[in-house]
Amino acid sequence: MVKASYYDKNGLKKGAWSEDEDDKLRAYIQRYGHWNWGLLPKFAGVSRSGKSCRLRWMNYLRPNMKHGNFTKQEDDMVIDFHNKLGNKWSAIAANLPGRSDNEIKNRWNTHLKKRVQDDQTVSGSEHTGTLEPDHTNLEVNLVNEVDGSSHLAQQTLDNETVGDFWTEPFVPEDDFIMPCGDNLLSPYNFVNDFTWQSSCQDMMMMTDDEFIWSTMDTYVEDNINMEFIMK
DNA sequence: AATCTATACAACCGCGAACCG
DNA sequence: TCGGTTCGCGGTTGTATAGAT
Repeated sequence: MVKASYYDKNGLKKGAWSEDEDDKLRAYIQRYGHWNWGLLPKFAGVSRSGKSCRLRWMNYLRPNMKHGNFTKQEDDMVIDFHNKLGNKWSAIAANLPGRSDNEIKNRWNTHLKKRVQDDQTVSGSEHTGTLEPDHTNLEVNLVNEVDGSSHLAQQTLDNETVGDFWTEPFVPEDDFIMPCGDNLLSPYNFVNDFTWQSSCQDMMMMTDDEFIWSTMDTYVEDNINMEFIMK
């Protein structure tokens, strides 16, 4: 069902992800966060583009992601939000915990679009924009398809959907310990690993401290113990 | 059993927005 | 302000699988 894997002319792997690649990417991001998608593949030890890594993480590997069939309630929510937002898949996904924008888009294109069209054929639709979502942080352009009038409505997310793990900066645990001798490349390991030099010469021009502070800036929070990256 | 067709969905691609020096 | 880089979004594609013939 997925594209067979292959290597492009730049030596980057494309197509289906292997279990091993998933493990590497998951382990790296869970430990260090995704501080730079462009560089992350080398750190994590996968021969993928940053874009590919980001997509894999966002759509599949993130914890708490649901996979498999949508519930009736989820389908209804997708339809409701699509009525209001159109093809704003990321906005719709923000209101369906555990579902990615890609998954919702696929769901709409393969199931729900036809279902809605069939329903409209049977009952006829008068207008859209009358259903109220539970919560949304978006400006919703409500369009009455009968008379063409429209107005903007704005609602805000509640505390349950704001500030979840994925929108917060990565913050390591207080007792976080830089691993030694495992197969993960930390940013600090990277600074001292000249095998990467050819592809990251600009970065290697920096001192260790400059590099660390520029790449680890998402770690810089009041309660972070930075000792683990300082010798 | 073999072949064809439709469906589902993971992954890719291109583009615009945001960010940064 | 500008140009380069990175990120995120939405449309599209490729292919495994299921069902039909």
